[in-house]
Amino acid sequence: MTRAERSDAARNRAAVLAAADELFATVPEPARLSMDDVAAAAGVGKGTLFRAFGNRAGLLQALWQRRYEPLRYAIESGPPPLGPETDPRQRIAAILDAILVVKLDNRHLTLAVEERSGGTSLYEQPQYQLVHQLLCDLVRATGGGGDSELLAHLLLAAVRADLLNHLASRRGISRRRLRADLASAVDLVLGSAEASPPSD
Amino acid sequence: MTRAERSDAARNRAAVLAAADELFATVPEPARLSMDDVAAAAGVGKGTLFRAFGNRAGLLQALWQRRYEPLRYAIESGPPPLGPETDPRQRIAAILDAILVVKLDNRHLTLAVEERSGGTSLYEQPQYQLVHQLLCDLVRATGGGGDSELLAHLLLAAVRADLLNHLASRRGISRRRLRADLASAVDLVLGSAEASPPSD
DNA sequence: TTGCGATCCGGACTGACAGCCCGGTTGGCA
DNA sequence: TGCCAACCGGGCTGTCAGTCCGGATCGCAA
Repeated sequence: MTRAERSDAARNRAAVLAAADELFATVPEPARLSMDDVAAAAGVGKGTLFRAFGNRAGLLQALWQRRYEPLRYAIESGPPPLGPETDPRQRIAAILDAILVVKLDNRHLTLAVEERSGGTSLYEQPQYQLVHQLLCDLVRATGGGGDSELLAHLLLAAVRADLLNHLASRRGISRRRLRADLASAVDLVLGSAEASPPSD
Repeated sequence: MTRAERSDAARNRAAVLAAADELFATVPEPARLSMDDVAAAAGVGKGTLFRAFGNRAGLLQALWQRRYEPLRYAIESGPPPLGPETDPRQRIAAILDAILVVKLDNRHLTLAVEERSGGTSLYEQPQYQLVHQLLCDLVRATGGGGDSELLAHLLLAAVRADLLNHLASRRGISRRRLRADLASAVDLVLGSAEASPPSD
Protein backbone atom coordinates (compact mmCIF):
# COMPACT_ATOMS: atom_id res chain seq x y z
CA MET A 1 0.00 0.00 0.00
CA THR A 2 2.69 2.52 -0.90
CA ARG A 3 0.91 5.82 -1.04
CA ALA A 4 1.80 8.41 -3.68
CA GLU A 5 4.53 10.87 -2.74
CA ARG A 6 3.34 14.19 -1.42
CA SER A 7 4.13 17.16 -3.63
CA ASP A 8 6.54 18.82 -1.22
CA ALA A 9 8.37 15.54 -0.83
CA ALA A 10 8.73 15.19 -4.57
CA ARG A 11 9.98 18.75 -4.87
CA ASN A 12 12.56 18.23 -2.17
CA ARG A 13 13.67 14.96 -3.69
CA ALA A 14 14.27 16.69 -6.99
CA ALA A 15 16.10 19.56 -5.31
CA VAL A 16 18.40 17.12 -3.55
CA LEU A 17 19.13 15.19 -6.74
CA ALA A 18 19.92 18.38 -8.62
CA ALA A 19 22.14 19.78 -5.90
CA ALA A 20 23.96 16.50 -5.36
CA ASP A 21 24.52 16.07 -9.07
CA GLU A 22 26.03 19.51 -9.26
CA LEU A 23 28.17 18.93 -6.17
CA PHE A 24 29.56 15.59 -7.27
CA ALA A 25 30.43 17.03 -10.64
CA THR A 26 32.25 19.90 -8.95
CA VAL A 27 34.10 18.75 -5.86
CA PRO A 28 37.58 17.36 -6.20
CA GLU A 29 37.24 14.62 -3.59
CA PRO A 30 33.84 12.92 -3.56
CA ALA A 31 34.56 10.99 -0.39
CA ARG A 32 34.80 14.27 1.47
CA LEU A 33 31.38 15.40 0.38
CA SER A 34 29.19 14.99 3.44
CA MET A 35 25.46 14.53 3.61
CA ASP A 36 25.26 17.84 5.47
CA ASP A 37 26.88 19.51 2.49
CA VAL A 38 24.35 18.01 0.13
CA ALA A 39 21.41 18.92 2.35
CA ALA A 40 22.68 22.47 2.75
CA ALA A 41 23.26 22.90 -0.97
CA ALA A 42 19.77 21.61 -1.69
CA GLY A 43 18.30 24.02 0.86
CA VAL A 44 16.81 21.12 2.75
CA GLY A 45 17.17 19.58 6.19
CA LYS A 46 19.25 16.50 6.69
CA GLY A 47 16.26 14.56 7.92
CA THR A 48 14.54 15.20 4.61
CA LEU A 49 17.50 13.92 2.72
CA PHE A 50 17.66 10.69 4.69
CA ARG A 51 13.92 10.20 4.53
CA ALA A 52 14.05 10.44 0.76
CA PHE A 53 17.06 8.23 0.11
CA GLY A 54 17.54 6.08 3.17
CA ASN A 55 21.26 6.55 3.44
CA ARG A 56 24.33 7.76 1.59
CA ALA A 57 24.45 4.71 -0.63
CA GLY A 58 20.80 5.22 -1.54
CA LEU A 59 21.43 8.76 -2.70
CA LEU A 60 24.44 7.70 -4.71
CA GLN A 61 22.50 4.87 -6.30
CA ALA A 62 19.73 7.24 -7.30
CA LEU A 63 22.21 9.65 -8.85
CA TRP A 64 24.04 6.92 -10.68
CA GLN A 65 20.87 5.31 -11.91
CA ARG A 66 19.85 8.51 -13.68
CA ARG A 67 23.17 8.61 -15.48
CA TYR A 68 23.27 4.97 -16.28
CA GLU A 69 19.64 4.50 -17.30
CA PRO A 70 19.99 5.38 -21.00
CA LEU A 71 22.86 2.97 -21.39
CA ARG A 72 21.03 0.23 -19.55
CA TYR A 73 18.08 0.69 -21.86
CA ALA A 74 20.26 0.69 -24.95
CA ILE A 75 21.86 -2.53 -23.83
CA GLU A 76 18.63 -4.25 -22.91
CA SER A 77 16.58 -3.37 -25.93
CA GLY A 78 18.33 -0.95 -28.22
CA PRO A 79 19.81 -1.36 -31.70
CA PRO A 80 23.30 -2.74 -32.36
CA PRO A 81 26.05 -2.53 -31.38
CA LEU A 82 24.75 -2.33 -27.77
CA GLY A 83 21.46 -4.16 -28.21
CA PRO A 84 20.77 -7.88 -28.07
CA GLU A 85 20.97 -8.48 -31.78
CA THR A 86 24.69 -8.04 -31.91
CA ASP A 87 27.41 -10.62 -32.28
CA PRO A 88 28.47 -11.43 -28.69
CA ARG A 89 32.09 -10.49 -29.09
CA GLN A 90 31.32 -7.10 -30.59
CA ARG A 91 28.57 -6.52 -28.08
CA ILE A 92 30.92 -7.08 -25.21
CA ALA A 93 33.35 -4.58 -26.67
CA ALA A 94 30.59 -2.07 -27.28
CA ILE A 95 29.17 -2.41 -23.80
CA LEU A 96 32.51 -2.00 -22.10
CA ASP A 97 33.36 0.96 -24.26
CA ALA A 98 30.04 2.61 -23.42
CA ILE A 99 30.52 1.95 -19.72
CA LEU A 100 33.99 3.39 -19.93
CA VAL A 101 32.65 6.57 -21.46
CA VAL A 102 29.83 6.99 -18.95
CA LYS A 103 32.16 6.45 -16.06
CA LEU A 104 34.72 8.88 -17.40
CA ASP A 105 31.98 11.45 -17.85
CA ASN A 106 30.87 10.98 -14.25
CA ARG A 107 34.18 10.23 -12.69
CA HIS A 108 33.60 11.57 -9.20
CA LEU A 109 30.14 10.16 -8.93
CA THR A 110 31.20 6.67 -9.99
CA LEU A 111 34.13 6.87 -7.66
CA ALA A 112 31.74 7.55 -4.80
CA VAL A 113 29.28 4.89 -5.91
CA GLU A 114 31.92 2.19 -6.08
CA GLU A 115 33.44 3.21 -2.79
CA ARG A 116 33.16 0.29 -0.43
CA SER A 117 30.90 1.49 2.35
CA GLY A 118 29.22 -0.30 5.21
CA GLY A 119 30.31 -3.80 4.34
CA THR A 120 28.70 -3.67 0.90
CA SER A 121 31.24 -4.39 -1.76
CA LEU A 122 30.90 -3.44 -5.41
CA TYR A 123 30.24 -7.06 -6.23
CA GLU A 124 27.05 -7.20 -4.18
CA GLN A 125 25.43 -4.25 -5.86
CA PRO A 126 22.51 -5.35 -8.04
CA GLN A 127 23.72 -2.99 -10.76
CA TYR A 128 27.02 -4.82 -10.95
CA GLN A 129 25.48 -8.24 -10.78
CA LEU A 130 23.19 -7.48 -13.67
CA VAL A 131 25.97 -6.43 -16.00
CA HIS A 132 28.14 -9.24 -14.76
CA GLN A 133 25.46 -11.80 -15.51
CA LEU A 134 24.99 -10.42 -18.99
CA LEU A 135 28.72 -10.45 -19.68
CA CYS A 136 28.90 -14.00 -18.37
CA ASP A 137 26.36 -15.13 -20.90
CA LEU A 138 28.02 -13.23 -23.70
CA VAL A 139 31.46 -14.55 -22.85
CA ARG A 140 30.11 -18.06 -22.80
CA ALA A 141 28.50 -17.40 -26.17
CA THR A 142 31.85 -16.49 -27.70
CA GLY A 143 32.96 -19.98 -26.83
CA GLY A 144 36.49 -19.05 -25.78
CA GLY A 145 38.32 -20.93 -23.02
CA GLY A 146 38.44 -20.01 -19.34
CA ASP A 147 35.83 -19.56 -16.66
CA SER A 148 33.21 -17.12 -17.90
CA GLU A 149 32.40 -15.81 -14.43
CA LEU A 150 35.95 -14.78 -13.67
CA LEU A 151 36.45 -13.43 -17.17
CA ALA A 152 33.38 -11.25 -16.83
CA HIS A 153 34.75 -9.93 -13.54
CA LEU A 154 38.05 -9.20 -15.25
CA LEU A 155 36.39 -7.34 -18.07
CA LEU A 156 34.49 -5.22 -15.59
CA ALA A 157 37.65 -4.69 -13.59
CA ALA A 158 38.99 -2.84 -16.60
CA VAL A 159 36.35 -0.17 -16.09
CA ARG A 160 36.40 0.14 -12.32
CA ALA A 161 36.06 3.72 -11.23
CA ASP A 162 39.23 3.86 -9.20
CA LEU A 163 41.32 2.44 -12.04
CA LEU A 164 39.83 4.83 -14.56
CA ASN A 165 40.28 7.73 -12.21
CA HIS A 166 43.89 6.81 -11.67
CA LEU A 167 44.62 6.45 -15.36
CA ALA A 168 42.68 9.50 -16.47
CA SER A 169 43.18 12.00 -13.64
CA ARG A 170 46.42 10.92 -12.04
CA ARG A 171 48.29 9.64 -15.07
CA GLY A 172 46.62 12.01 -17.50
CA ILE A 173 45.85 9.41 -20.12
CA SER A 174 43.44 10.67 -22.76
CA ARG A 175 40.00 9.29 -23.29
CA ARG A 176 40.86 8.31 -26.83
CA ARG A 177 43.84 6.31 -25.65
CA LEU A 178 41.86 4.66 -22.87
CA ARG A 179 39.16 3.54 -25.26
CA ALA A 180 41.67 2.16 -27.72
CA ASP A 181 43.62 0.32 -25.04
CA LEU A 182 40.47 -1.07 -23.53
CA ALA A 183 39.31 -2.29 -26.92
CA SER A 184 42.53 -4.13 -27.60
CA ALA A 185 42.60 -5.58 -24.10
CA VAL A 186 39.08 -6.89 -24.58
CA ASP A 187 40.08 -8.45 -27.88
CA LEU A 188 42.98 -10.13 -26.14
CA VAL A 189 40.81 -11.54 -23.38
CA LEU A 190 38.22 -12.81 -25.82
CA GLY A 191 40.81 -14.59 -27.89
CA SER A 192 41.73 -11.83 -30.30
CA ALA A 193 40.02 -11.38 -33.57
CA GLU A 194 40.87 -8.09 -35.27
CA ALA A 195 40.67 -4.87 -33.28
CA SER A 196 37.99 -2.43 -34.41
CA PRO A 197 38.49 1.22 -33.35
CA PRO A 198 35.55 2.93 -31.64
CA SER A 199 33.50 5.23 -33.82
CA ASP A 200 31.69 7.74 -31.58
CA MET B 1 69.62 11.93 12.70
CA THR B 2 67.00 9.26 13.42
CA ARG B 3 67.80 8.09 16.90
CA ALA B 4 67.45 4.43 17.85
CA GLU B 5 64.08 3.36 19.20
CA ARG B 6 63.79 3.20 22.95
CA SER B 7 63.27 -0.28 24.35
CA ASP B 8 59.76 0.36 25.64
CA ALA B 9 58.79 1.78 22.29
CA ALA B 10 60.06 -1.32 20.51
CA ARG B 11 58.23 -3.55 22.93
CA ASN B 12 54.97 -1.70 22.44
CA ARG B 13 55.41 -1.69 18.69
CA ALA B 14 55.78 -5.45 18.73
CA ALA B 15 52.80 -5.85 21.02
CA VAL B 16 50.64 -3.79 18.69
CA LEU B 17 51.73 -5.75 15.64
CA ALA B 18 51.01 -9.04 17.34
CA ALA B 19 47.63 -7.97 18.64
CA ALA B 20 46.58 -6.41 15.35
CA ASP B 21 47.68 -9.47 13.42
CA GLU B 22 45.59 -11.63 15.67
CA LEU B 23 42.60 -9.32 15.45
CA PHE B 24 42.61 -8.97 11.70
CA ALA B 25 42.83 -12.73 11.35
CA THR B 26 39.87 -13.13 13.69
CA VAL B 27 37.28 -10.44 13.11
CA PRO B 28 34.64 -10.91 10.45
CA GLU B 29 34.58 -7.34 9.21
CA PRO B 30 37.99 -5.65 9.11
CA ALA B 31 36.55 -2.23 8.36
CA ARG B 32 34.80 -2.29 11.71
CA LEU B 33 38.01 -2.90 13.59
CA SER B 34 38.83 0.40 15.23
CA MET B 35 42.16 1.68 16.35
CA ASP B 36 40.81 1.75 19.90
CA ASP B 37 40.16 -1.96 19.60
CA VAL B 38 43.70 -2.60 18.45
CA ALA B 39 45.19 -0.42 21.18
CA ALA B 40 43.08 -2.10 23.85
CA ALA B 41 43.93 -5.58 22.61
CA ALA B 42 47.61 -4.69 22.64
CA GLY B 43 47.34 -3.32 26.18
CA VAL B 44 48.59 0.03 25.00
CA GLY B 45 47.25 3.57 24.81
CA LYS B 46 45.97 4.94 21.55
CA GLY B 47 48.59 7.65 21.53
CA THR B 48 51.27 4.97 21.57
CA LEU B 49 49.72 3.24 18.62
CA PHE B 50 49.58 6.40 16.55
CA ARG B 51 53.07 7.43 17.58
CA ALA B 52 54.39 4.10 16.33
CA PHE B 53 52.52 3.86 13.04
CA GLY B 54 51.38 7.36 12.16
CA ASN B 55 47.86 6.39 11.15
CA ARG B 56 45.61 3.49 10.30
CA ALA B 57 47.12 3.04 6.88
CA GLY B 58 50.58 2.95 8.42
CA LEU B 59 49.64 0.13 10.75
CA LEU B 60 48.02 -1.81 7.94
CA GLN B 61 51.05 -1.33 5.74
CA ALA B 62 53.33 -2.61 8.47
CA LEU B 63 51.16 -5.69 8.97
CA TRP B 64 50.92 -6.40 5.27
CA GLN B 65 54.61 -5.90 4.70
CA ARG B 66 55.42 -8.66 7.18
CA ARG B 67 53.17 -11.05 5.30
CA TYR B 68 54.28 -10.04 1.87
CA GLU B 69 58.00 -9.80 2.53
CA PRO B 70 58.91 -13.44 1.78
CA LEU B 71 57.10 -13.30 -1.53
CA ARG B 72 58.66 -10.00 -2.45
CA TYR B 73 62.07 -11.48 -1.77
CA ALA B 74 61.33 -14.62 -3.75
CA ILE B 75 60.28 -12.52 -6.69
CA GLU B 76 63.21 -10.16 -6.53
CA SER B 77 65.98 -12.64 -6.09
CA GLY B 78 64.70 -16.17 -5.58
CA PRO B 79 64.86 -19.27 -7.77
CA PRO B 80 62.33 -20.01 -10.54
CA PRO B 81 59.46 -19.92 -11.06
CA LEU B 82 59.19 -16.66 -9.08
CA GLY B 83 62.72 -15.39 -9.51
CA PRO B 84 64.18 -13.36 -12.33
CA GLU B 85 65.60 -16.28 -14.28
CA THR B 86 62.20 -17.46 -15.40
CA ASP B 87 60.55 -17.21 -18.77
CA PRO B 88 58.40 -14.03 -18.58
CA ARG B 89 55.12 -15.70 -19.32
CA GLN B 90 55.56 -18.37 -16.69
CA ARG B 91 56.91 -15.87 -14.23
CA ILE B 92 53.83 -13.72 -14.56
CA ALA B 93 51.62 -16.73 -13.92
CA ALA B 94 53.71 -17.78 -10.95
CA ILE B 95 53.72 -14.31 -9.42
CA LEU B 96 49.99 -13.87 -9.75
CA ASP B 97 49.36 -17.31 -8.36
CA ALA B 98 51.59 -16.58 -5.38
CA ILE B 99 49.90 -13.24 -4.77
CA LEU B 100 46.53 -14.95 -4.96
CA VAL B 101 47.56 -17.43 -2.31
CA VAL B 102 49.01 -14.84 0.05
CA LYS B 103 45.93 -12.69 -0.25
CA LEU B 104 43.59 -15.59 0.32
CA ASP B 105 45.58 -16.54 3.39
CA ASN B 106 45.28 -13.01 4.73
CA ARG B 107 41.91 -12.14 3.39
CA HIS B 108 40.75 -9.68 6.02
CA LEU B 109 44.06 -7.94 6.27
CA THR B 110 44.36 -7.45 2.52
CA LEU B 111 40.80 -6.27 2.39
CA ALA B 112 41.62 -3.60 4.95
CA VAL B 113 44.88 -2.66 3.25
CA GLU B 114 43.26 -2.17 -0.13
CA GLU B 115 40.39 -0.23 1.32
CA ARG B 116 40.41 3.21 -0.18
CA SER B 117 41.01 5.55 2.73
CA GLY B 118 41.83 9.21 2.89
CA GLY B 119 42.07 9.85 -0.81
CA THR B 120 44.83 7.28 -1.29
CA SER B 121 43.78 4.75 -3.87
CA LEU B 122 45.29 1.32 -4.27
CA TYR B 123 47.07 2.50 -7.37
CA GLU B 124 49.13 5.07 -5.51
CA GLN B 125 50.51 2.64 -2.98
CA PRO B 126 54.21 2.03 -3.59
CA GLN B 127 53.63 -1.68 -3.04
CA TYR B 128 51.22 -1.76 -5.94
CA GLN B 129 53.35 0.38 -8.18
CA LEU B 130 56.32 -1.89 -7.69
CA VAL B 131 54.50 -5.03 -8.74
CA HIS B 132 52.79 -3.17 -11.52
CA GLN B 133 56.06 -1.96 -12.91
CA LEU B 134 57.50 -5.44 -12.83
CA LEU B 135 54.47 -6.91 -14.56
CA CYS B 136 54.64 -4.17 -17.16
CA ASP B 137 58.17 -5.17 -18.05
CA LEU B 138 57.31 -8.85 -18.11
CA VAL B 139 54.24 -8.31 -20.24
CA ARG B 140 56.25 -6.29 -22.66
CA ALA B 141 58.83 -9.08 -22.74
CA THR B 142 56.21 -11.59 -23.80
CA GLY B 143 55.71 -9.49 -26.89
CA GLY B 144 51.94 -9.86 -27.06
CA GLY B 145 49.72 -7.07 -28.36
CA GLY B 146 47.96 -4.42 -26.31
CA ASP B 147 49.13 -1.73 -23.92
CA SER B 148 51.39 -3.32 -21.32
CA GLU B 149 50.44 -0.81 -18.63
CA LEU B 150 46.75 -1.50 -18.85
CA LEU B 151 47.33 -5.23 -19.17
CA ALA B 152 49.40 -5.24 -16.01
CA HIS B 153 46.59 -3.41 -14.22
CA LEU B 154 44.13 -5.99 -15.50
CA LEU B 155 46.27 -8.87 -14.32
CA LEU B 156 46.48 -7.31 -10.89
CA ALA B 157 42.77 -6.63 -10.91
CA ALA B 158 42.30 -10.38 -10.98
CA VAL B 159 43.81 -10.59 -7.51
CA ARG B 160 42.22 -7.56 -5.89
CA ALA B 161 41.24 -8.26 -2.34
CA ASP B 162 37.59 -7.38 -2.71
CA LEU B 163 37.18 -9.60 -5.75
CA LEU B 164 38.92 -12.51 -4.08
CA ASN B 165 36.90 -12.02 -0.95
CA HIS B 166 33.71 -11.98 -2.90
CA LEU B 167 34.57 -15.11 -4.86
CA ALA B 168 35.99 -17.03 -1.92
CA SER B 169 33.86 -15.95 1.01
CA ARG B 170 30.60 -14.86 -0.56
CA ARG B 171 30.41 -17.26 -3.48
CA GLY B 172 32.25 -20.06 -1.71
CA ILE B 173 34.61 -20.84 -4.57
CA SER B 174 37.47 -23.08 -3.52
CA ARG B 175 41.07 -22.05 -3.54
CA ARG B 176 41.91 -24.80 -5.99
CA ARG B 177 39.29 -23.55 -8.41
CA LEU B 178 40.36 -19.94 -8.03
CA ARG B 179 43.97 -20.80 -8.79
CA ALA B 180 43.02 -22.83 -11.83
CA ASP B 181 40.68 -20.15 -13.18
CA LEU B 182 43.23 -17.45 -12.57
CA ALA B 183 45.86 -19.46 -14.39
CA SER B 184 43.72 -19.93 -17.44
CA ALA B 185 42.65 -16.30 -17.44
CA VAL B 186 46.27 -15.24 -17.35
CA ASP B 187 47.02 -17.52 -20.26
CA LEU B 188 44.19 -15.95 -22.16
CA VAL B 189 45.40 -12.44 -21.52
CA LEU B 190 48.94 -13.28 -22.46
CA GLY B 191 47.84 -14.83 -25.74
CA SER B 192 47.29 -18.39 -24.61
CA ALA B 193 49.94 -21.00 -24.82
CA GLU B 194 49.08 -24.18 -22.94
CA ALA B 195 47.72 -23.95 -19.41
CA SER B 196 49.94 -25.48 -16.74
CA PRO B 197 48.20 -26.38 -13.45
CA PRO B 198 49.78 -25.04 -10.25
CA SER B 199 51.87 -27.49 -8.29
CA ASP B 200 51.97 -26.40 -4.66
C1' DT C 1 74.26 4.68 42.13
C1' DT C 2 72.13 8.87 41.15
C1' DG C 3 70.64 12.76 38.36
C1' DC C 4 68.59 14.52 34.38
C1' DG C 5 66.71 15.47 29.93
C1' DA C 6 64.96 13.49 25.85
C1' DT C 7 61.73 10.18 24.65
C1' DC C 8 57.69 7.90 25.24
C1' DC C 9 53.11 6.71 27.45
C1' DG C 10 48.09 6.92 27.77
C1' DG C 11 43.62 8.26 27.77
C1' DA C 12 40.89 12.37 27.64
C1' DC C 13 39.72 15.51 23.98
C1' DT C 14 38.49 17.28 19.27
C1' DG C 15 36.38 17.35 14.91
C1' DA C 16 33.88 15.12 11.34
C1' DC C 17 30.33 12.54 9.86
C1' DA C 18 26.27 9.08 9.20
C1' DG C 19 22.09 8.32 10.70
C1' DC C 20 18.03 8.98 14.28
C1' DC C 21 14.40 11.52 16.65
C1' DC C 22 10.54 14.27 17.50
C1' DG C 23 8.05 18.64 18.05
C1' DG C 24 6.29 21.50 14.71
C1' DT C 25 4.43 22.24 9.90
C1' DT C 26 1.96 21.36 5.65
C1' DG C 27 -0.47 19.12 1.94
C1' DG C 28 -4.62 17.46 0.36
C1' DC C 29 -8.96 14.93 1.02
C1' DA C 30 -13.73 15.21 3.01
C1' DT D 1 -12.71 24.80 6.53
C1' DG D 2 -11.08 21.13 9.45
C1' DC D 3 -8.40 17.29 10.20
C1' DC D 4 -4.61 14.10 10.25
C1' DA D 5 -1.22 11.52 8.07
C1' DA D 6 2.83 12.55 5.87
C1' DC D 7 6.56 15.33 5.91
C1' DC D 8 10.07 18.86 7.50
C1' DG D 9 14.33 20.27 9.80
C1' DG D 10 18.06 20.52 12.58
C1' DG D 11 19.55 19.16 16.98
C1' DC D 12 21.26 14.88 19.03
C1' DT D 13 23.79 10.47 19.44
C1' DG D 14 27.29 7.17 18.62
C1' DT D 15 31.49 6.12 16.39
C1' DC D 16 35.95 6.71 15.01
C1' DA D 17 40.56 8.68 13.40
C1' DG D 18 43.80 11.43 14.96
C1' DT D 19 45.79 15.14 18.53
C1' DC D 20 47.49 16.77 22.92
C1' DC D 21 49.97 17.23 27.03
C1' DG D 22 50.99 16.19 31.92
C1' DG D 23 53.28 12.59 33.89
C1' DA D 24 56.17 8.25 33.70
C1' DT D 25 60.33 6.05 31.92
C1' DC D 26 64.53 5.09 29.75
C1' DG D 27 69.25 5.21 29.46
C1' DC D 28 73.41 7.99 29.34
C1' DA D 29 76.87 10.38 32.00
C1' DA D 30 79.22 11.42 35.98
